[in-house]
Amino acid sequence: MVKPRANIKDVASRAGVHPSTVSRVLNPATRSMVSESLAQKIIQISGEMGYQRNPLASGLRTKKTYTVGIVLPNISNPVFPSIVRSVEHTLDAQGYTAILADTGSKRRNEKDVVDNMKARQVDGLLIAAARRKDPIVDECIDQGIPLVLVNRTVDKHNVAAVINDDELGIQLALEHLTALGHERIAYVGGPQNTSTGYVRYRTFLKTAKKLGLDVDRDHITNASDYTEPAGQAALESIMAHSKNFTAVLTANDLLALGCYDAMRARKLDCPQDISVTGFNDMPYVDRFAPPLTTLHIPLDEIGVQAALLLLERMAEPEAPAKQLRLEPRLVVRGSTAAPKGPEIN
Amino acid sequence: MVKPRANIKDVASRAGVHPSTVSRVLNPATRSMVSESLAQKIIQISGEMGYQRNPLASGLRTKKTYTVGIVLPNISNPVFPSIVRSVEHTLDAQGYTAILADTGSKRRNEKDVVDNMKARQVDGLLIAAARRKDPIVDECIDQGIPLVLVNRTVDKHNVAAVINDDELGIQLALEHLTALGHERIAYVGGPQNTSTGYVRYRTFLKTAKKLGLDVDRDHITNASDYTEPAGQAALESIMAHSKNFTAVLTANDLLALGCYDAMRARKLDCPQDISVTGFNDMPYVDRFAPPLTTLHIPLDEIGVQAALLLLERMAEPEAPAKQLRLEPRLVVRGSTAAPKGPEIN
DNA sequence: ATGAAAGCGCTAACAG
DNA sequence: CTGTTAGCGCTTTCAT
Repeated sequence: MVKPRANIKDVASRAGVHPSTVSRVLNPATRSMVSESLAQKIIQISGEMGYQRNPLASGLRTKKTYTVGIVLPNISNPVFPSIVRSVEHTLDAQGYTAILADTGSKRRNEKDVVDNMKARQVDGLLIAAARRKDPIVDECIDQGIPLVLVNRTVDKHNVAAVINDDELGIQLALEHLTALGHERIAYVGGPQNTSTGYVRYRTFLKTAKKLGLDVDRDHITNASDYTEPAGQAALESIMAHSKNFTAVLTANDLLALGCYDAMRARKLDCPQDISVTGFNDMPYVDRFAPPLTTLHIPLDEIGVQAALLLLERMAEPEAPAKQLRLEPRLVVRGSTAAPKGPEIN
Repeated sequence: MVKPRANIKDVASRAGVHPSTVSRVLNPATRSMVSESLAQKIIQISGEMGYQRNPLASGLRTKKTYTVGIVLPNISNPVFPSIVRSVEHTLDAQGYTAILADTGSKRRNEKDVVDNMKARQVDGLLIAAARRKDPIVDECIDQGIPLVLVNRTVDKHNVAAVINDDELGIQLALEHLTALGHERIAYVGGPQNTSTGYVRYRTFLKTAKKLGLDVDRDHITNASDYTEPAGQAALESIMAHSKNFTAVLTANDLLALGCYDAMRARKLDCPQDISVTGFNDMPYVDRFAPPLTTLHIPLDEIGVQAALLLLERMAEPEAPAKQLRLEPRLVVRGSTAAPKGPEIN
């Protein structure tokens, strides 16, 4: 059987003091209330006994659990592990432990998951799965639970979040393609109920117009999910209508990989026949065939900043909500090239 | 501020009963002690009030937290997300929540992390970062904490674990290479303080001998880590001595990718100059240049089985420890080919 | 079948 | 400075 751990009473009786004295010593904030010599003795003894505070009991009493919940849509999406990792490390350094939940994109599940975390009295929540209109997010804010959104945000702007500058990213990608000489560019976007899907799509339209490209509606599809199959299906549906384009700008690396698949199925070469760009620069895309031209986002930095922001909000829940917008950087690799054909002399 | 949640007392007073009655109703095991009609009424009311049990309080009382700890060496290693995902889903279905810790391969940290989890009264532990001799594992077993090892095991065999049949895997890879005609095969292995690194290395030696290959010690290096840089360094150190081999068998996909890098630096082509095999079939290696020939392991299945095994052990901590060994499957892709040179006519 | 009372381990308010 | 007391929210004897 599990042998019971030493508790604060055990330490107290061994030290010949009252439990509350031990509690005071072991709590940095109240440590100074106890005489230095006694404190030393108690620390000594508690160390010898291998005492560790029971966070359940202390949390029950103080309403502070040093636990935060991380809600992900799908941890198998390679952008998330790095984020989780840096979040976890940053929080751990401040004594916080992370509860993880992968909602698997299932809306129903997501509500349960967050409810469970609330029941477990998390001190704060980090959500990477937000929709543009998100009742779950609203509820958290109503209830005053410290909350930080990662990667995606909501339409309401009073929520703390660490996101990418999606507009800049799409502009960079599109300018890159036009600089290469592309004029007919298809777009494979993401779900419009996510901020990333929406902003990237709007920005594509806006920037294309600004650059004087003719925007053919038949060359634009927003996928229902940020997955390879969805990306493949999206490009296939575009190609079913017309192949009169020389490049595909996508809203996400996984969508771009799906485009690779769609092209392979039609024996089209990337970038010879069609150039492709992604978004996220997820791990290993530089090793793909062809290496993917995409927008690099600082995954570790996103995680660190999100964790720091959450720590801030847990410390001052009433402070105005900050939004951090990190700049993506275009990384040109082998999936983009000048268009072939009549344009080239 | 955070508005306080309804507690069992609130529900009780609203229902005009004693809190213990509510507790009995809401607890499946004691539900039958309460009259059906009263039970219905209480369930109704607790639903209306959005009551959720406070797991801290109930855990404090019952010593059961419905929390399990997952300890990973590095969640950025692409084999882990799928495992974590399936573990998390399987546990969640039984009402368990996962605490996650990424130890970053730092030994010191690992002890702290597990201590923290114990302090948090986890009901069980899932460790994917075990060493062959692992004091942390020993301690958990001493203390009777339900424990399941994933992927790697310890030398002592009385520990529950879900691992791969590493011997079979290496045999399959080596047989594949010899069947292609390779006779001089280098080996880039993993850390010898892990079961995978050790078993794969021993199996390589044994199988090579059995197949009548001449095993040149200069063609064998065990990397210090399962990382790309370590793999690259390992192959470079081999090539510094001799290039008299036509294939490299590696113990891990990341090591294989490192070998790609080492070869690229020397302008060697894979598989034209040297064939390479990996181990794990981690996500996306089929898209690499060249697509990696490797051993597929059922990541989701590993996660599910590990979670089920842990649930079993938490239910019956004294039952003998089972070990599951799942079979890897060779997946032949573009990184292996027949050797060129004099052998070919 | 239900209520009363005690206590899990801890901390905070109050004494002294 | 240190001890006493009470109570966080829940479950579980023990009564009735």
